[in-house]
Amino acid sequence: MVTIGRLAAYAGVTIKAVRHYHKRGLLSEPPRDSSGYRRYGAEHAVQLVKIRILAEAGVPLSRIKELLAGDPETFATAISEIDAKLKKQIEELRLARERIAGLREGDRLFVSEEVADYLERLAAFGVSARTIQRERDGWILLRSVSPERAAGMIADKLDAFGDPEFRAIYLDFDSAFDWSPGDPRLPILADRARRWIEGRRGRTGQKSSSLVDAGFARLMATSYGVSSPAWDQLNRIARDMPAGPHKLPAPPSRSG
Amino acid sequence: MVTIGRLAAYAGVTIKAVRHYHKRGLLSEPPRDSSGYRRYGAEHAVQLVKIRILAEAGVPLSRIKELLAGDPETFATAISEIDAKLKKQIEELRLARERIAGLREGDRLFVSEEVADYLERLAAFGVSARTIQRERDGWILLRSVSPERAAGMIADKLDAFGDPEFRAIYLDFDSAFDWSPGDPRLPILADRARRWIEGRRGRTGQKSSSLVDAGFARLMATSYGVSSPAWDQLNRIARDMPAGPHKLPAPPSRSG
DNA sequence: TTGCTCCTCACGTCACGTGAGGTGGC
DNA sequence: TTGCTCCTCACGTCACGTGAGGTGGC
Repeated sequence: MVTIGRLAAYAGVTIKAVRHYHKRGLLSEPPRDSSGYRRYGAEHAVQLVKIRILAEAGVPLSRIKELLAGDPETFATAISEIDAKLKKQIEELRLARERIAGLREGDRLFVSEEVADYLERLAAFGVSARTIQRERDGWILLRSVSPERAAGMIADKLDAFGDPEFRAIYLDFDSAFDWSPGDPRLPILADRARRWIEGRRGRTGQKSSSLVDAGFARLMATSYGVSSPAWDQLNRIARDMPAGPHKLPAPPSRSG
Repeated sequence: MVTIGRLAAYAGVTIKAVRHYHKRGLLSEPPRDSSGYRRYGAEHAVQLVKIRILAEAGVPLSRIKELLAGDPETFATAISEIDAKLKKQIEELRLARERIAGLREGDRLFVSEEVADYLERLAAFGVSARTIQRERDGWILLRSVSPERAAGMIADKLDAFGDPEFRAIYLDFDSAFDWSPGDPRLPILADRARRWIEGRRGRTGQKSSSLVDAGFARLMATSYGVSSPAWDQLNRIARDMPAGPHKLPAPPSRSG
């Protein structure tokens, strides 16, 4: 006939936990001695160890109560289910470990594999850190709006990057961010981009690709709300060109 | 500039969780649109993914807040600690799986290895299920009172069981539970037990062993509060024997 | 007498979940 | 107009933990 402290120590739980199990009706109340202290027997110790094992396996106390009251067959079935859940949990924790390891590395976590590879290629080509950051943010936003469109667009983009002319234009757009809006190179760049887009349309037979629809610099500028006077000017030149692939959508508000 | 629903879906959390992170100061409040809706940018998506990864690794939100605000060095150190904790947790879940598997088997969970083996030997010797149950309960209680004494006593008991005479006496005690208190075999059994105990004392040179101190049937009877008229009579006979190893402690109350 | 164990409320904590009651865009 | 998404309180949940204020045995 042991006290609550000894019982708790034996089972490896706290005294508060034992009292909590009484309150919840999981563990039967033992008789009291003359001072009102609870006095436990071996049957309580057995029950408490069972409760602890199930509780540590993450079984809700309400479920434990049911299980202890139910028949052995139901109990055995439940044990299998609990085991399966534990297995799953272990798997999830393993994944959690991998992901927090990824937090060290950083950026690869927030974009798809393809986008991460793409951003690395941009860096290798000498694209500015500022533009790479903007690309990354754009892809993150785009994926949050539509993962499917993002997947399609990145495939398109990677394909275009196979073309040295596209790479050259891209690098010029990158530099153009800092140009003055009156820079004579702007109309030349705009025309070069237009010709490339038309040529690509002919080659791929596509009615419209994501690159043609909007132009990536534009997507970046409008979706993330960052632009420069020179880029704005580039957009204006594009808008004023003869009809064709240059029918850009109305610019979203720059408020965000 | 995406809504709370899109952001939550992208990061794989609930809308309620996002709002909770705002309230707790983990995630900065984005600007509102004209309807008062929150409008998020890529930086929020990045933050939210970080928060989710840390939260799923079991890091308290208050700690996550600290980490996101702190310097990268502290962050890297914390990541290592978190990883160590996860590793530990996985190990604990693996143990939990083993233990709930043990719940199927049953009794071995609640007593030590030695006691479990001992109880199996009792069954093999033909000891009644009733007495085995009582032994088990006694060992559980004893271990909850004093694990060291329980370990010493089981070693002593296993040693005694190596002696065929002890086994014979034990089996007689077992049967005696149902005898009438006036049964003529009782004094004979008491005397046989006395002689065995004295002989053992001579052989082992021990001043007093746990078996001599109390006698196991007595421990069972008094600690678990179960006895029979014949066992009570056996105790009375032992008490009336000449001084020596038979000085038994005063019987605890039978109230429990 | 001091220290330790026990007792019973009652409220706190942690990370959200669950409505209630309402508004705004398609 | 209906359905969907968003908004802000306020309270609930789960498994205890944390005192507060007190008693009882060595």
